[in-house]
Amino acid sequence: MEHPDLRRAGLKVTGPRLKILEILANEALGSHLSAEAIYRRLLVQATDIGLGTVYRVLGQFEAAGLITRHHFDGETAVYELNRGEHHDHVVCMDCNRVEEFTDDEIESLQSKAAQRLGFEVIDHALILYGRCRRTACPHRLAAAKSEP
Amino acid sequence: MEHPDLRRAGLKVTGPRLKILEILANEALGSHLSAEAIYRRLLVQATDIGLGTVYRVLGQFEAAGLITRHHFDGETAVYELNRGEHHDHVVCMDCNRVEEFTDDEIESLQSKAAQRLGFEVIDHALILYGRCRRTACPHRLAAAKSEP
DNA sequence: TTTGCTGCAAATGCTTTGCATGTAG
DNA sequence: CTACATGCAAAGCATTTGCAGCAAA
Repeated sequence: MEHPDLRRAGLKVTGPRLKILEILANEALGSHLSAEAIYRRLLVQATDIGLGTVYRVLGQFEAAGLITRHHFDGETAVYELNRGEHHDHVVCMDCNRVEEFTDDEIESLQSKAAQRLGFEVIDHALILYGRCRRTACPHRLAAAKSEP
Repeated sequence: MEHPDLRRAGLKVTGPRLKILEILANEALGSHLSAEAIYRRLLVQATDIGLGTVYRVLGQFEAAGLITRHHFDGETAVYELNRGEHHDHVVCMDCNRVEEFTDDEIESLQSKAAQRLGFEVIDHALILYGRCRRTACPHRLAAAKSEP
């Protein structure tokens, strides 16, 4: 079995790494998993992988650039498979739904702003916190209840 | 003694609260303190305030909108007194220097991007990670050494 | 075989909390 | 006087690490 991603990263191809990679790959776009969440999915699959290993492997994947770690507001870290292009996030403060987006204009304005301050931008994190229009969103349910 | 900020927040005016507020107020603009850092400054002043209290008070201040908590990349939380207008941050990955900036154009593009996804933006966090041009920055020192 | 990987459990570091006591209003 | 604050120490969580055994190359 070939596994160029792991090989390229100088990591041995092992069961735990493949499983975790698979779990991340099977996630819907825009879905973000915590180490715990990944661990739970591994438990369901009746594997024998420890939480410590999950953290270790995620750390290696991140260092290898295979995945990205996010900290939405300083909550527990969540991870997402890198599928090419960079993107930013919008998080619903009521239902925790996360949407992704990109905006080239914002990106270029960011570089300019940094340049003005004498910085060269290497990376950035842009997270918008707000409320979504989804019908199932707690915020909308509450609003609906008060106006019958 | 008047203390409208605390009063308005429904908080009793007590020694610990005043001290902590004072420490935050005396910080230079763009300076960000962790709970530990605040606690250390309190120790120096020979006060008898516990670290637990520092966390509790900071939580109340944040809830009251007096201060803002940041998590640069998921590191330990740092706090900063709210002095009116919102701003974003640039962090040097080498020397940890933090600069603040605002960019109305970016702000408005953010709202538009969110709107496209059906979100109303309540708050946002924009942090640029990069390298600064400061002479004392480790990155520049290293660069200088390799090109004599 | 050799080097690197894993499970487990213990350790860490930040942050929160319970409780008895103290104090602002 | 009463409600809220505080100090202290213990508890909580997410994450990291040490180590002895296991497995990929």
